[in-house]
Amino acid sequence: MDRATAIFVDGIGTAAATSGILTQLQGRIFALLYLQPRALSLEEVAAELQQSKSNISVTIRGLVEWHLVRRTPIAGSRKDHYEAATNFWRVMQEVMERRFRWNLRQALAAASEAERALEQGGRGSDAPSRESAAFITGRLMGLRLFFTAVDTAIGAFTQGKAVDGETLRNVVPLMAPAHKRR
Amino acid sequence: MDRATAIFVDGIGTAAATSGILTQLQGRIFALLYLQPRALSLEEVAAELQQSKSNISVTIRGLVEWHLVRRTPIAGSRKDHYEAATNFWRVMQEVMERRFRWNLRQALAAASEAERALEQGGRGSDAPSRESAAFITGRLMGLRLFFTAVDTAIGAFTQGKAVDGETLRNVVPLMAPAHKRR
DNA sequence: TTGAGCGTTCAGAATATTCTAAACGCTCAG
DNA sequence: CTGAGCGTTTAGAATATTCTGAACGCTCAA
Repeated sequence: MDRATAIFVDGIGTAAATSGILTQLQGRIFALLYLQPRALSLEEVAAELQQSKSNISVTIRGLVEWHLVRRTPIAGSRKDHYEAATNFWRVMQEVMERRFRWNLRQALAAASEAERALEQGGRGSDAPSRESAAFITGRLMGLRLFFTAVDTAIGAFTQGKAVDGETLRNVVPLMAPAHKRR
Repeated sequence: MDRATAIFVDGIGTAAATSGILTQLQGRIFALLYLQPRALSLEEVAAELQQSKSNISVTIRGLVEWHLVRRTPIAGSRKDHYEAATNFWRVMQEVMERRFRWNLRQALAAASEAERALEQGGRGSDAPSRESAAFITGRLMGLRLFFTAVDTAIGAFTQGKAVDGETLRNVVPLMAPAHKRR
């Protein structure tokens, strides 16, 4: 691998490692493929990155799932070949939907479950007072309000629509209890 | 801790673990504080979550840095007390600036460094042919084009301005070599 | 029908991360 | 001063993640 590619592979690997989306190795694989004019076999990728084939096999699967890498059939070869995808917008959509929104919904689900436990579970020995319960309900409401707004915003964005920060910022005051709002 | 809180703490902890931003424990700490009407001491947090004080001490620092938790002085106590912040918009800004944009710039820097290596390092034994160099330059350009657009978009968004997906989507075709564009 | 050439699975080794408890240093009441 | 009561640092234990190489199963040319 030439020096420029090596630098790019290292740099993207480092960036990927702290991205929360890809692992360092996934970043390195993508970077390598991205600078290649042709698809590379699993074996070639493993050799270039000095990793075992099994590791590349498993790791590259994630890249295919994010639509960052495509498996392309090469005439006259039984080996799997991979090439980088270049539609970064598609990748971004995928990340927003499958990671961010999914994550938001996990949080929303947690809030809903807690709310339910609060309503029905009034009888436990550790049950919160009526006052505490009201406070907790308020907080859960607030979280739901904001997270739902973000979920909606991401949905609009991935559809290509416009989204603005101001709207989200304006949700924040609504999260406060009515008597504290001004 | 009451059952509703326990459920919320677990749920948010699980969500946080896959967020790429917070660790599971950070999620749990935040969730606990978020449902409390008063600030808790380090010791109380550690006790509720069954963790050592040192671990909470270190972990909660990250939450304070993301502006998810505030350290609040409690009159008549020498202990540090913490309470959840509720300005999620502020947190989002922080994450977008300090994580996403910073990450994008790492990638942009990698592209620039590679480009530089390509320009000056034409003499190495492993140097790419003129043809390969042109291909690589094109790819690096493409990546820079998209990532710069995303960086700009995030910048606008955190300023409260509107941002739309369509604009980013339209960057993608520009990434292709001119002769392939239609 | 066989076996060479593949990718995948899997058990365990290597490595990185998270967590604890002891040691430390600071602050402030006595 | 001095020491009790804090939070922080740190060395190493506990745990989780990443990686390897051997074993496996599939496919297809011979």
